Amino acid sequence: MTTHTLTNPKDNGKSSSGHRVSVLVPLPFPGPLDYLSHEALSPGELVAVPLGKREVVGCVWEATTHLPPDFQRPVGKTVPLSRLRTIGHKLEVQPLPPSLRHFIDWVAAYTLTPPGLVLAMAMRVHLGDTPKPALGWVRTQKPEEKIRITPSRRAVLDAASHIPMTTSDLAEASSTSSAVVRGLATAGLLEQVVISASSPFHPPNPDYGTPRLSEEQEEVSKKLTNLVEAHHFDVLLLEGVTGSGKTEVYFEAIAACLRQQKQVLVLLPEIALSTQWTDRFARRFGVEPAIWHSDLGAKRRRETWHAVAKGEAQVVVGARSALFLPFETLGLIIVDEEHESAFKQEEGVMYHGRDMAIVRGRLVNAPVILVSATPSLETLANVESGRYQHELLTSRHGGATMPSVSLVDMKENSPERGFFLSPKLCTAIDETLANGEQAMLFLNRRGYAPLTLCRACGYRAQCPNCSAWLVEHRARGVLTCHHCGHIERIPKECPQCHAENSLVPIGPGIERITEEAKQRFLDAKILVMSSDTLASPSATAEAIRQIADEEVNLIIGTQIVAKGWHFPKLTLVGVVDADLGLGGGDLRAAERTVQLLHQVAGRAGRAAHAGQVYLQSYVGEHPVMKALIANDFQSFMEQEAAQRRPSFWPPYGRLAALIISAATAEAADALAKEIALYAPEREGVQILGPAPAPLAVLRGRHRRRLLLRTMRGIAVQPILRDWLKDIKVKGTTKIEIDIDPISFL
DNA sequence: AGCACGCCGACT
DNA sequence: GTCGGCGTGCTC
Repeated sequence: MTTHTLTNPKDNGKSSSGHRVSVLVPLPFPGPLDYLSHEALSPGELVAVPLGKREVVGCVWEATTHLPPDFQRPVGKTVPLSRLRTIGHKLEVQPLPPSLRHFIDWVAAYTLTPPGLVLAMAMRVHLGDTPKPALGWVRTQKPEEKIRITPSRRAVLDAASHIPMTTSDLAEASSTSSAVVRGLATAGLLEQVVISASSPFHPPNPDYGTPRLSEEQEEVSKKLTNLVEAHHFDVLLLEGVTGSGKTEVYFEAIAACLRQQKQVLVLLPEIALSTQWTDRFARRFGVEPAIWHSDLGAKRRRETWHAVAKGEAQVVVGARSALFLPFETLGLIIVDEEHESAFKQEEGVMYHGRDMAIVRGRLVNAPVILVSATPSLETLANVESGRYQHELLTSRHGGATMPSVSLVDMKENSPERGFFLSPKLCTAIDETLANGEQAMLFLNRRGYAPLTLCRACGYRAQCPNCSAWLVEHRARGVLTCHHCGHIERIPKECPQCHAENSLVPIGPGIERITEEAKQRFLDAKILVMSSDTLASPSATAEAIRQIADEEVNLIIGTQIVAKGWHFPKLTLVGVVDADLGLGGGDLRAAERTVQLLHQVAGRAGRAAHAGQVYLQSYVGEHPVMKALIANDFQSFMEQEAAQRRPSFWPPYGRLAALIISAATAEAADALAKEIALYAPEREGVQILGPAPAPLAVLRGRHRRRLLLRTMRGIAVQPILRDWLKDIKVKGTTKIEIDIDPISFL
């Protein structure tokens, strides 16, 4: 029970009797606030409440008894009845469903974030009352003879019919003004009716496009269908090599879910780039799915939110934030490219979209399908322990074979001084282009050069706000910081020794590779794909079209090209610097590099022609290169597991990061030391640090880092809560907690 | 997150 | 003498 009837004789006239109601507001309070209400309110209802001088919208909340004991946060002191304020009005919108409220509590407790901030993600819509239904005019039965029919009136009556039209539409259709329409209404020839709110979300038809599945795909899709029809929580990993048609297979699970009249949520790591995905969806189901991501327009956002709440939007494809939509009857969650680190939110509420998708599935009792060609070690460990089911697609669709991957040893095959493409790779590109096929160069680094150095005095262009080099973007004539956005013109002389023409670019970025390619492949039609050149979805769609129509034959791209694109004429992929992701001491550096390069390699040879991949590397003996060349992902992951298991690195232990940031290095050090002083000492719990964070200065703030590592059975949340409860942070100094950190910045 | 209160520098 | 800088603290 959330509300208790009570009487309250001394209440300053605010209220004489009513219910105590808990309301969670989208602000960083430790828990819900109590209010008085004259009417009984049910959990989930959205209400406007007074807060200080203003009014905010919150959600009626219940006690969070459903959380595991480890997660329960200490309850604050109860405000005496006499000091409670009265709830404003109730909003005429769909209440937040119980499963969403439980999910919000769960995420808040797990990530150690105030629940109000998690609620804020679920309410990131302009939640006025439901929009008023539009009114339209229809012709009545009343005969025309009764009134004078002017030419304008004639035109309006001809335009009107039994289909309601709004005043402005009708006026426009008859080239008159709204006054004429109103005049006819007064005369009784038109009457106003509610225009049936036509939802922009048409129901997908599970039987629209008949899938042509191979025997293997058919078999696996049966398994997924069974999973959906079992109507209970379960997790299944759908693993399949790039080009094996995983999407088509899980579309059948979506179809099965639609036949059960339940909603489906599909999470993609980079929703903005998914026109190819929605096109495929439309070919299979006859309509576009509802789309959800952070830069959706306000109107569309609101429509979508309400359509999801009312169950009109049956399939939603979105970024991780779509997890917080108010699904009424969620029957299936799919996480495509589950290994992608883009699922991890790194600021605000720091949660992992894939992991929280599984929690969401458990709380609505719906199955979750994780999809990847290169599953994360976390997921593989869960498969191994039997917690997740596992289905495998082994062959490429349409008889295409996996590309052959070979190493270009850069020590033996070094490019000319100041260049980055080896003779071997250049020859391969020449041949490919001569054969009328497409080639791709991949380098995961934007800009012209990652470092600008003065040859005379050794000065290095550094960001004033971050401990990072400034990256030259020659096309724009600037040096910029990729961490904080700091930007300055490329100086004409060295800022330190004032020597002229002494600044030299060190290392390649994609712009520099493009310059080299233009010089080296004179007849190539080059297309550059990076977040700098593909700022909008339409620009991306245009680039994809140019590739499909073979208007270009040499694609040069960053990470963006690794997404699940289908380029049928692409037969050669050159990885300019395969070693790039391996530095930095990141726990998952090797795993991530294998996943990324495997994904990039998968772009080659998807149709009839076999693909070739060249990896330019200085460390050919590295397990990452060996795994890619042998196409032996499994033994690589086994090695990774063997490295992490003994010292309880994830997924064989739990990790939490404490990031201390302050205005000065001294303040950051002082707080870090203090925290370290109170560090818990317990069997199975280990503290690493404090150490300067890899980006010791970020956006002008000095950062220190501690890691908490525990054995798998020990939850980090109660330890952290206990550890930090007496530590006071003052001023602008901050402690941020990242549970299950992915990035080690 | 807002919004107020509060205590020190450059203006009428 | 006041306007206003943003540090600190509170909101059921």
